[in-house]
Amino acid sequence: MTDRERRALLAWYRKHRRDLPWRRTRDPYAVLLAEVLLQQTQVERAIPFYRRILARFPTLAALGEAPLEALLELWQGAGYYRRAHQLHALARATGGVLPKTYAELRQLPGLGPYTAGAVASIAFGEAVPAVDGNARRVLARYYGLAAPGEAELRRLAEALVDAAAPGEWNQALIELGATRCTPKKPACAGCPLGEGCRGKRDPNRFPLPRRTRKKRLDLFALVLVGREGVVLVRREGKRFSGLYGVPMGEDLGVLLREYGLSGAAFAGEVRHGLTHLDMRVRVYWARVGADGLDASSKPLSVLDRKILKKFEEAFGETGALEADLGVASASKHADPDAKQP
DNA sequence: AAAGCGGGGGT
DNA sequence: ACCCCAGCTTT
Repeated sequence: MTDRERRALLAWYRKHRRDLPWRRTRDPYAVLLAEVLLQQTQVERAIPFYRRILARFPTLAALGEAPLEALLELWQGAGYYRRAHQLHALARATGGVLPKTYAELRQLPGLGPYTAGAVASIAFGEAVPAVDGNARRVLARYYGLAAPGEAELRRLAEALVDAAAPGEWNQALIELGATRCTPKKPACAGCPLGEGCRGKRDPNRFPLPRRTRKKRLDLFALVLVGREGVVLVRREGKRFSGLYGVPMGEDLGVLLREYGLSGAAFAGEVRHGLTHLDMRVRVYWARVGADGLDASSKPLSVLDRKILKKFEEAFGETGALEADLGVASASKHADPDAKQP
């Protein structure tokens, strides 16, 4: 890439950059929060989470002093909940003060090559690259690389970083990928990198799509209706870790025995697609003697919200009592007429 | 190098 | 249905 092209891209960025909330601050904590939220999450989706979390926890120290569950409460629906665990651990490990170099940032939980580079360059002005999916695509196209490796991209990006404005440069590369050099139908006309781009004639070849295979997972969920709400368990392990949800498993018999039940009523089926998984959950419900919990007071995954909504629909159709089961806020209450098409 | 991890949007 | 998203961690 020529100096002239680099200057053109930087100038283009300064003129056309989107006005995003985290671009109005130089607070390293705010930059970090934004970058973590943006991991595999689209800008438009990250914005409301960014605002709410920053409003509730204005400083990293404040975040570290709060219980993890308070952060998870705000992280509900954002996905990749490990990010919340790691950010919370980071807040505690650093004592609320972020280190200022890429090498140190890279050691913190949840900060990989991209995020550490983004924070180091944007918040601290260190001349290190930050190659995300956008920058990867821009570089792959410009240099005509069908399947670039991480190391190769990093070498290229290191050589390009603008020493005087590393944060703006990294964001310029990203912004171009996000708004013009898009995966499909890139707007090559008027691209600041027009001349030397080798992918211009056939952008779809650079880079080649990454293959993903999806597995199907069949599960059973048990909505146990107690006196004051439904039985919720805290999910441990890898999936939805730290969030609450209804008992769920691959074997309905095992699930029923766990709660001493001989049977349960079928409420319906819920589908939940993840990147690597197609979940199909058959929802059953039963009354139990336990108290249960108010589902609106706990962080739940979107899957569990869907399950509770499905239960409500089935429960409503039985014409049973309208006692407050504590799941009311688990889904939007449709207006009564909505049921009759 | 590959798999696993959420959820939603675009085509 | 498939691909992608301002990726990271573990195997």
